[in-house]
Amino acid sequence: MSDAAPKSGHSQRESIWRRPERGTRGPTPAHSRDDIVAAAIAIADADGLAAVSMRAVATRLETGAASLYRYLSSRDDLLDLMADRVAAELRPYPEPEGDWLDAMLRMARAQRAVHERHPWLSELSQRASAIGPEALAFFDACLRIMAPVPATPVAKFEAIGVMNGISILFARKRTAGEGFTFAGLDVGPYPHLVAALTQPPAAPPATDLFERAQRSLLCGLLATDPA
Amino acid sequence: MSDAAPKSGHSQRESIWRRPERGTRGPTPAHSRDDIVAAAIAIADADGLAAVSMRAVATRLETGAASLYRYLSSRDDLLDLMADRVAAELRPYPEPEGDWLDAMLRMARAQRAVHERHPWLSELSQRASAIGPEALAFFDACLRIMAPVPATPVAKFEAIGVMNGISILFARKRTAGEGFTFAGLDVGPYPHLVAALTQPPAAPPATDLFERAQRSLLCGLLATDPA
DNA sequence: GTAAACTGCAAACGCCGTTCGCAGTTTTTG
DNA sequence: CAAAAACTGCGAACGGCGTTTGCAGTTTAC
Repeated sequence: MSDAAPKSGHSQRESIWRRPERGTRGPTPAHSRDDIVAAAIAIADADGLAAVSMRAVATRLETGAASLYRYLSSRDDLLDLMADRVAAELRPYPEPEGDWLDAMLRMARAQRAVHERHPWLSELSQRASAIGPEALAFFDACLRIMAPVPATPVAKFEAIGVMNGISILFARKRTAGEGFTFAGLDVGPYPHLVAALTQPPAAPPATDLFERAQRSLLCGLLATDPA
Repeated sequence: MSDAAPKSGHSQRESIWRRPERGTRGPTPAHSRDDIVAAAIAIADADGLAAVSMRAVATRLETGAASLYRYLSSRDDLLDLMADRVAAELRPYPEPEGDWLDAMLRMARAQRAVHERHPWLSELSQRASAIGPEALAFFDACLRIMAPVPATPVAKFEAIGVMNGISILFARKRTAGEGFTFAGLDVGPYPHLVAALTQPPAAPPATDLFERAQRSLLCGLLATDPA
């Protein structure tokens, strides 16, 4: 019962980023949060997010699963840390020189690249979880770029959210290969579908489809229209 | 060992929609796929997708978990069936009368409504899984609407995918309440962030933000530009 | 020197998806 | 009609999961 309750009795669980990595007493730990998060990311990159079990991470670090709970308080914490760590790959942020739209497009490209490098990241994006320091820096960088845009902060946050969504959308299209199979289903009653499917696949579409989508959305969402 | 192996030794698992619901012999089953899927959807609507365990679904149907495997071959099958079943709520499809863009916007609105009714649906959208008959009908309806648009089938499929993504994005914003908390993080070094956060929340943005986003994206993606 | 705070970790708990085996039911076959 | 085949319902069990507990050993604080 030595290390049971924290002093301040906040009912809501203390955010992982607030808690110190370790105290001042006791033997020096064999691992660190960073080690653990790096191991978890390596597993996720290789075998997907489902393969990131506490036991698997512990095994990769040659320790026991229970030991991880000396560094993290839950698997959700680990996922939060993973998301925040790969968010650091967005750095260095584009400088807001010249057109803000160009800078935001560079940011969007970087986002898509991160999502293509770590396909599991999009699965994390849809859990409502605590926001980390890297996400904080990312938001600030976006707001800095959009500083010259005459729109409300709310609109800018929404624009960031939509940009993120579009980046995920396009990243998934590339990683997942978009391979739906209409396997074994009767497409007979759907004439438009069979017409589209029998058409030759044609050349890949314009390369800047991603840029065009981002551009039109960002401009559209941030346009100041008379209410 | 009576009901072990199917006759045709396909290595890839037979799609759930191909398999007949039941054979001709034996007692009449106490349930049906539809019962099970309805129960699962009710649980997901109430308590989220994570609460949809085989045991929970079985309990709701007052039976044992193992009994469900007489109707489904896995939980993934159940999830596929759930997704396809709520996709039926998109009906009746908008008629392609008048402007194709208006019809697609009606479709997008219907999608967003479905995602708001069933917030768990977006979690299913990102698993690469077998496509069902309702999804088939949905694709056909979209292609029918976009028939007058001079674009390649590939571009149209991508437009459908992006429309779907945007619908999810906006639906999530409404259901999740967008409540990130920057709780307990030091926002000191991020001046643009604090400036944006200290600003009064202001009025909710233009109501047709969703429509504008969809419109600009659909038009942008389907624009025939000289390659 | 002793107490407090810490680390590592095996064992266990309660969930989960899934499989097995068996008793009972209905249909087909001969 | 009887026997075989195909089916249903489902308790029990298997292995894996996240997490908790308890304890032996280690380091620091006083």
